[in-house]
Amino acid sequence: MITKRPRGTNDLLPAQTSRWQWVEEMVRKTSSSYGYQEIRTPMFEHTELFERGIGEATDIVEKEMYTFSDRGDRSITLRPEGTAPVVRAFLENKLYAQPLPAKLFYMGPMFRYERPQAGRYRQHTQFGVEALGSADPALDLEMITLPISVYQACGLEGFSVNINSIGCPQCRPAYREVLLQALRSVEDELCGSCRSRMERNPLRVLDCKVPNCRAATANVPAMVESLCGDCGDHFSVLTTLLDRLDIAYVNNPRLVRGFDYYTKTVFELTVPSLGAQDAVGGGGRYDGLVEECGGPSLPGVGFAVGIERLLLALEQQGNQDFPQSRLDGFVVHFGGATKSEAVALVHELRRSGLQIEMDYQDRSLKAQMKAANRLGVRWVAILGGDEWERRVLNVRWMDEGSASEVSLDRAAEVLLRAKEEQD
RNA sequence: GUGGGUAUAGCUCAGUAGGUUAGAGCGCCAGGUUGUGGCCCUGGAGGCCGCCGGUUCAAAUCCGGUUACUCACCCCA
Repeated sequence: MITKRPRGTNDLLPAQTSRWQWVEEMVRKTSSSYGYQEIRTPMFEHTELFERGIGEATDIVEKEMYTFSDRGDRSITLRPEGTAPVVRAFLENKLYAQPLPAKLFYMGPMFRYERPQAGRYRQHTQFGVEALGSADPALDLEMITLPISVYQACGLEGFSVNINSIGCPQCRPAYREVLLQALRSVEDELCGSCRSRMERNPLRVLDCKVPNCRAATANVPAMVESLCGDCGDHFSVLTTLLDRLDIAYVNNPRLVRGFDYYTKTVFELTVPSLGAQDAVGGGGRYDGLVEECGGPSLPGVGFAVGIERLLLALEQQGNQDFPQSRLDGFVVHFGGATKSEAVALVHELRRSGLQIEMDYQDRSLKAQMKAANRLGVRWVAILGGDEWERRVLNVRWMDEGSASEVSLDRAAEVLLRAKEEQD
């Protein structure tokens, strides 16, 4: 059906776009105050970038990508996430030759072929930040404090911060063995999917939500206890910094993220009241990704925030902080001769900087007044034959219910001043 | 991909012992006031009862299938 949007997509109607624009403004302001600059990459990339970058064995690559062949027989994929494309652009444009770290942010649609549910869509919008070329834990810290600053700028309440470290290629294999051994001893208490996960990616068993699995794995050793010296130091510097800034967080040894490229720090920001899909932001460090993508051996760290989920949480909390735009005035005419005069007046008022609306259907005075009332204008200027002859406007101030006459020649000036006085 | 719920007017929803022209509130349009909004009153427009098939003299209502929406699983923003 041509009047039906594809599953998992959304139309943003005028009633919602002012809130969106306001959130986008908070995102841009906050990002630049942290020294990040916007980068815009294509909405599609060569499929290989995501296969290599995110990892062949991840859910995204295995079953969630919008992949198709273009007319030149190239395999193309609508981007399912933002980090790999940013890394690609960083390498292609040789940004590593400029002062490091490169501090970049992006905002735009991402695509994943999933069954939609509350807070999950096939096209959704992510705001993300990447810092490339430095291993400093102070940047890991920024990846947590920056989204928090965005939330606070938007007035979001009730979110919590979970952090963990999943080590690096030096220490993770050893932990994997330790974990696997511990899991084997409780294997028959685990659910079916956990048993199959054990061999492929035992870390995933840790974030299974099945109560029995959680109970069975309650006492398995945590990754943080097996970190190598470098990873351990990195993590403790980060937690020290978080404490120093009085950022409340939860050490969550079960936090494991679904992308292969993460190393060391991983974190998630959640709003529990959102329901099943409660992560409004998440990210981590990816010290091997740049090299994996064919670039120099440079570390990186980043995060992404789901704008739809943020908006969902704000609406749920009844947040009305965004500016509601209000039309200044409505020009009423009586059709016939006054119509063209009204059109000219509307044009002049708009050019003077006022937001003006009028009737386009030659409706009755009453209907026009009603329409103006619904639009919520400050005033209605009536231009009938009577007024036109006397070169005046009959201005009705809608909030007060009062009326006054304004000379037609000075209308723009007077109405503009009235607006400035009210603001 | 799997499971549950739902599908009647623009919106929110009534409407099953199957039975004339399928209803309400809100919204929209018009009139009540041939030049003054909100409140009130009156009238009007607007429905393939998701779609296909079956049962029946008769289906919005019962049965089967299908599609869409929705919530959840998996996983993620």
